[in-house]
Amino acid sequence: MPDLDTIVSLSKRRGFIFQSSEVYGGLSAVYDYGPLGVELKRNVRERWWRAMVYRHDNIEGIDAAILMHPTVWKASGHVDAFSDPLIDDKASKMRYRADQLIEGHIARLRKKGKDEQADAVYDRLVEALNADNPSSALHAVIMDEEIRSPDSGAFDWTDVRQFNLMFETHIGPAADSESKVYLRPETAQGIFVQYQNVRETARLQVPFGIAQIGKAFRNEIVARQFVFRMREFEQMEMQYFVKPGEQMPAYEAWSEKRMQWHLDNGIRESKLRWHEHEKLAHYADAAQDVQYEFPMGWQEVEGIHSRTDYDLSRHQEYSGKKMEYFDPQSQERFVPYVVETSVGLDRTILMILCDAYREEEVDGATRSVLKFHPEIAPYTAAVFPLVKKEGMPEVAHRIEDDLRKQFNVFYDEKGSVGKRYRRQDEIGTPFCITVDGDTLEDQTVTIRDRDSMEQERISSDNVRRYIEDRTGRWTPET
RNA sequence: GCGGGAGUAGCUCAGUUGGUAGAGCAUCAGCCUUCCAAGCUGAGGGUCGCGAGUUCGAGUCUCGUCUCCCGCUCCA
Repeated sequence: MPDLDTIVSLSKRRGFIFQSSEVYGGLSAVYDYGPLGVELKRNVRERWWRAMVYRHDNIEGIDAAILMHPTVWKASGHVDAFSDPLIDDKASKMRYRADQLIEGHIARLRKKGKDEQADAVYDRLVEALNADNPSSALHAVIMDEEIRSPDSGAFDWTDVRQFNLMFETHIGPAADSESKVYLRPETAQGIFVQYQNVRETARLQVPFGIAQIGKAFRNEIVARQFVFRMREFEQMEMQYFVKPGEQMPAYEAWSEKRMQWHLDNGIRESKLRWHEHEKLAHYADAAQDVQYEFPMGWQEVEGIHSRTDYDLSRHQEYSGKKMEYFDPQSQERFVPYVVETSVGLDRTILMILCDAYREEEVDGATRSVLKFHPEIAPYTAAVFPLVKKEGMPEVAHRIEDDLRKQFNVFYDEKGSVGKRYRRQDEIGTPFCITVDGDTLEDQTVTIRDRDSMEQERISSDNVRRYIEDRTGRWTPET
């Protein structure tokens, strides 16, 4: 298991991922993909789209805008619930969520048998959360109840500040509340508000799914761990619409399919696990995460959520438009239930980088190698002339041109051939084709395997077929 | 955001009590090389994160700021 610094350093050195706006000192928790990173990302994105949209006749894709009508986020609950009321203990410099402090206080009161007082504080908490100015209302409760800091015991609080995780911007010249819009904090709502249009135009019947890949934005208080938690990130989501009551079988089936997708990408099974949510979000009746064992521990990569009819019902309520579905078979009318699969593309990239990275001892030297699935690797093949004379470069270029019809290919004639192999190992190129003296005689080349470092001599006409064949049979090392 | 640590060439780092920067690897050019890195010659590349201050003079001291790492916290 490499440490995160190794991955960060390799990513920059070889052109996978750079920090955003680096020449200006960087922008916190925002990253750019370089030449290799963009290929890796495109390949993963493509695999997801194929697995979800092309492999299922009842799933269609959309590409919704990042900016949406502001009421979308009121209906979804993000305006109210996607913000945290924060308060700091000046004595210990510790930060708390004001509402959780009060909840803790209520729990202590109940423990002491003071249920009556606890009920009263609870009522005030609910009232404060729904007040026009929740910050000052929550602060007042803490002051009145003289709630002390759990760690320092001090009663020395800052004001309560609302921290909303949604980025705001404005449409038009006036930067007032009327013109305020948000950068979407998740892609799901774009699917929900368009679900009737998609269903009608694509002539879909329940159960069916809508898939989307796109950017989302969250103004995280703490965004760290490289591309694991970014302020601008990419999600790959599919919302599956089912008849109410039929959500659990769909939830189980999609959980299984989604885990298999990660395995099909070559992720080692021992590094993946399910994590079931103990505390469900307000909209969900079941939820679990695919977790991967990153260098910094087990962390979520994908969430499978049974979201009930919460989102569609809310949009029906706020928009006044029918979100119901008429089932021609049963002649029933209902608001569908939704099962969501939502995977972070950037997290998946980080997972793939971490999982593929190996350091191996070869003849007393260390070989760094990225053992990507061949279909995910930025370059599928590299072509080398053994030496750059005797016409070998010309022959190598012809093979390169042929392979380029199908694959992303790297040509290199600089330095010793061993050095070139190692360079390709480090960026995860699965196949290296070398033109040598024999090639000029009998049109055969050597093709070298990244993982085993073994070579085979094959006819130069068979290179494409060989790569296809080997790619199809590739399995990860455990 | 708070506390602690860090920020010198693409990467990993060295820079002694303040006197205007070095190494290895990497990159590029040429030579040599007929299958698994570290051969030879040469070159490019840093105003030492950024800004200000103290000083005759600052990578080296002071302050501010940005970024990264660890902890707290949070992850719909």
